[in-house]
Amino acid sequence: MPANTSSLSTVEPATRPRRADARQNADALVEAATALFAEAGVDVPARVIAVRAGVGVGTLYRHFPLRSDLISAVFRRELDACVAAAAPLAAAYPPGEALDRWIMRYTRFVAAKRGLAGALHSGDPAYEPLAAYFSTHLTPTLAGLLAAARESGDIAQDVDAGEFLGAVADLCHGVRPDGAASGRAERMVGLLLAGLRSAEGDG
Amino acid sequence: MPANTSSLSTVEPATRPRRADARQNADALVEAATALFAEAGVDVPARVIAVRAGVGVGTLYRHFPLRSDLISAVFRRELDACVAAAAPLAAAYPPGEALDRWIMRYTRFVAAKRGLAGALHSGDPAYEPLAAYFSTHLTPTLAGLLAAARESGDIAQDVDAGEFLGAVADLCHGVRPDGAASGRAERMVGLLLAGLRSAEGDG
Amino acid sequence: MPANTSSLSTVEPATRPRRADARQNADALVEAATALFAEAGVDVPARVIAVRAGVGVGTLYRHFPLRSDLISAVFRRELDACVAAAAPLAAAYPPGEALDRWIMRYTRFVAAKRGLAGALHSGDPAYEPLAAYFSTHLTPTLAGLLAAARESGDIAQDVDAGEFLGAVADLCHGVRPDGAASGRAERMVGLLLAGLRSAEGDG
Amino acid sequence: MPANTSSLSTVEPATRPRRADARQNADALVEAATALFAEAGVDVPARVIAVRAGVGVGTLYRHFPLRSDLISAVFRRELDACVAAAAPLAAAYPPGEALDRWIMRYTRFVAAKRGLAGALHSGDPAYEPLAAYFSTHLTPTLAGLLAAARESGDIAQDVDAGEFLGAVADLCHGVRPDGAASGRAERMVGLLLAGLRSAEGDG
DNA sequence: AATGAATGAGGGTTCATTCAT
DNA sequence: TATGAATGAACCCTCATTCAT
Repeated sequence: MPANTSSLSTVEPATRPRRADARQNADALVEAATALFAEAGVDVPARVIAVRAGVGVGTLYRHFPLRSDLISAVFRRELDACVAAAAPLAAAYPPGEALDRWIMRYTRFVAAKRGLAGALHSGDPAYEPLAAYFSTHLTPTLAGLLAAARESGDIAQDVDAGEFLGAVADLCHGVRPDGAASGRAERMVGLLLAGLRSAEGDG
Repeated sequence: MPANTSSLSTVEPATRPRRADARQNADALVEAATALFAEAGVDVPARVIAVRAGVGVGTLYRHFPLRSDLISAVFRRELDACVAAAAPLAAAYPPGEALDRWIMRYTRFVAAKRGLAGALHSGDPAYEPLAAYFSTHLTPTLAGLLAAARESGDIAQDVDAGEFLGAVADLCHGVRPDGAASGRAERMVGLLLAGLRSAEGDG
Repeated sequence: MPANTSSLSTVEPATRPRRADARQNADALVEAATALFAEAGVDVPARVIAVRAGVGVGTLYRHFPLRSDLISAVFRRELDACVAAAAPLAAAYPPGEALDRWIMRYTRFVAAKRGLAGALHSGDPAYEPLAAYFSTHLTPTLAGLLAAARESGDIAQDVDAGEFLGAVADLCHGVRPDGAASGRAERMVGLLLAGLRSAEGDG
Repeated sequence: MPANTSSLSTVEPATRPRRADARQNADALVEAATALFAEAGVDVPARVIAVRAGVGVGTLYRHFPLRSDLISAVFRRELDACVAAAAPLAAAYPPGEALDRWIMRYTRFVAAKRGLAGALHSGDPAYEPLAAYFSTHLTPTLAGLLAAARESGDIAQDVDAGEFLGAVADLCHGVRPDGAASGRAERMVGLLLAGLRSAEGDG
């Protein structure tokens, strides 16, 4: 902790000397990883990410000792935004529509993050923290929306929130960074939602 | 053990036996690959497959110069069986039920083939022939079933057969060789089918 | 926490305090290194030592630019204590017993310093200063004890003091921090001493 | 197993087509490793060994999947020769002298194999097989010689064969490939042997 | 003087693919 | 034709060491 007991009438900038650089590097890494995950999947080599971020491999490992740390950093923020979007939707729309809208928002997010679905199902223990994050954050969010929609009678089917999230993620699996196949994903998710509303169960 | 120890005074056979051996090796490789894809995914090392088949790696490459060739060989047979199952079902059941039953059969097949979905969407050009096989064989089959079901009014939604097949494959993505998550896949496919039957489109 | 918040109107002190801090850090580093060398050997990473000492790596390198500097600092103190123990022993016991007791004290010291022997013989030029320290301090000490014991007739063999010290150090090579194999080392050193007393030379 | 059912009136040479190459590589690797272990210690990088042997790293790993496999290959032969030397010595000399001669032979062997002692005490599990080999082969050999010498009264002290072997190995620790310090090792081992013959235990 | 972030060489290991036999 | 040995690129990860703050 390099002291900083000085004048401090300064607004903010003067603080954290080296720290700022470090943060910038971490950000650059997340950014590079985000782009590369989208371009080439989550399995892109660490060195490639480092180079793209303009730092050495060592720096990558300093900031993200575990590969899952980087994955998390890449997805967490948007995942949080996704969670946060639920309440406003629930307040503004009837349960059924709130559900639809939220799922579509989630769909677009996952579709934009190529490799997310793959990481979730890879079985590689490195990605477990990410899966756990889903369980603890996204699943309860969807569960709430589903419960409300059931109560209101907007949906007839009962479905497990975790399963449903996973299914949507899977349906986004083939979406390319250029957005190709994105329409397909949304159409199929729409079918899933329609199935939820329908009175009859599966055949 | 491709033995070939005789001086074989026969006229033609001298060639045939060898061919037979080659065929046997190819079969052994397909069988080994089938088992290993299910056990460990499509990414299992070539050497492992060769060892399991009881042949050298060189032999594997001779028969399947491209990895996708082996993949195709592995799936083709069952894919064909799947296609062949459509006609009997269409003859025995009303269009809607035939569709449901066929999709469920396809679901179980894909779920059993760990890695199939991954291969289809990997983006690796090596797997394109496999995707092409889907387009030329499975898609028309499903298209037929879908058309019949629409005509009979069993399903209300219109859907692209290729997209639907891909969606089902994706939903099987997380299924493990031990069958774990298999229930999930079937439930989600059921939802998809229910969506097909429902009168309203997506929200 | 190297504070230095004064405008230092004082004449000299302004320098001293800093020195004191520096000294404290150096001491902390030596202490940390001592503990870690014993726990994990001399090859423990620099960063680990720095962390244990509660300072940054940079500080470690400032005080001990060469790894051997730290090694030396770690062992020097105890080496000095070892040297200092010779005189009292020589005064209190007959030459032969003084020799035995001193060697055993040295043995226990080396055995407790895992990695010392390794460092001495590593061949890495970085450790030469340490070897030099042995030559200039310990060797003469033992030489004195040996000479006295020969004169008194307590030992029959002639032996080079430096060689003998090295041999004892080597015999402690396998001793673990938990003391395992320590008995072995002492038994073998005992044999060496017995060999010294025996009338006949080697076979 | 490439058949080899042919004429075979040949002496030996024609056999093992590729196998010969493979064997040559394995030999080259052992030779390179032997040299490099002596020059730079057992910790030389695998890649360096491979280059020196004129093969790719992959080849090294093919022949010696575990580092300990290579170590073993390097030392085993001479270790065996050492063991084999015991019987003739025991037959040709009185127990005490046989012991001395065998130990000196062993000393010269270990001294010539720089890094052997280090490997034995490294604690690295990779070297355990080597240590085990010592226990099962060399230790019993020495135990026999020691027992005979005790019975004949040639030695007075009792000593654990394993400990003694370890001690001798340790004493060879500092010997350089150029033979420097070799005299020292032999002198110290001589002292150890003298200690064995002496009537009194350690002080 | 202290800090700790950054660097990047370096070592281990795997595996797709080629090719001599 | 089958074999499996050889190759070497590619990855992962660790650490000694430097240097801006």
